Amino acid sequence: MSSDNDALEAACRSLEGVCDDVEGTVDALTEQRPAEDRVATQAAVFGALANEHRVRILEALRDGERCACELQVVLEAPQSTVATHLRRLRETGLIKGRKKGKWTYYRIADTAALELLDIGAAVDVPESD
Amino acid sequence: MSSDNDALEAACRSLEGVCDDVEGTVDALTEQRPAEDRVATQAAVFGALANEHRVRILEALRDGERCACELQVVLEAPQSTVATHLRRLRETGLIKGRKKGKWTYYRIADTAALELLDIGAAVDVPESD
DNA sequence: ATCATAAATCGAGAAAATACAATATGAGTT
DNA sequence: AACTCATATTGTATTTTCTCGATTTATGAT
Repeated sequence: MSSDNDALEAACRSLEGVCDDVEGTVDALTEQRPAEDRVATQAAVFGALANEHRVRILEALRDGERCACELQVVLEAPQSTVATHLRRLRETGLIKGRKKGKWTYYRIADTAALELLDIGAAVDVPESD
Repeated sequence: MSSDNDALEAACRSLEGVCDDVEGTVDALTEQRPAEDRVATQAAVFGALANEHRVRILEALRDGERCACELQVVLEAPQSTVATHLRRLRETGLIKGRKKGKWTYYRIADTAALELLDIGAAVDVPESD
């Protein structure tokens, strides 16, 4: 009830200088607020993609399935590290594993992953200065 | 040169059980490896999206610009917290700020951000069990 | 059953991201 | 000038993620 609300009240006060109908604006902002689970899903998916190793895994799965040991070669990383990233992608529903004997073959589970990779790659990120 | 290479060699050895032409497979994997800067861009973009606050900010900017104080109302978070997230999105090139007097109005800089949000929201993330 | 191998999981230290109070900056106002 | 207000930045405590050796599990071979 203290600083958190103080900050919100201050923000609402400054709204007065921005729009004539503060209440209306707040209502509009509140109305178009996305559903909780939508935002949670989005953050989870992007979190799964927010790592170079995991991006490389998905890119390697573009044209078909690969077994875990192949992905280990792609990443040039220790086995447990690769397995950890594979799990994260699996748990987010972006890839699927198929067990065949001693080997596990992974493939893209949702082609949305590849769309995301392409769109994300096309963003013009300003160089850090 | 020790454990890192040991792990890689082990992975390559296990490849022998997967394909007949190990060298060829490794070459193929190496060739289709995406460029460094592509992966870096992708990870940076998805990192910027990998946060519920930042997702909410972008969703709020869908139908036009909003000033920082409006976004503060949307997030129900302290001013410095909101400013920090705005900076991250700005530095990644996803939003742009326009200063007008005391206020700063933010807008989507790259509509790819909205595409990403929509595609990401449609992914079926299995519930954590 | 024993052994070898591929992959998953565990656990702990290191690194990165986040929250947010405090402070600084910069523009308008008096 | 001094003051007020909106926003940006800084500093630091906290939380989350990442890494990877060690261990376990699962499968096939001898």
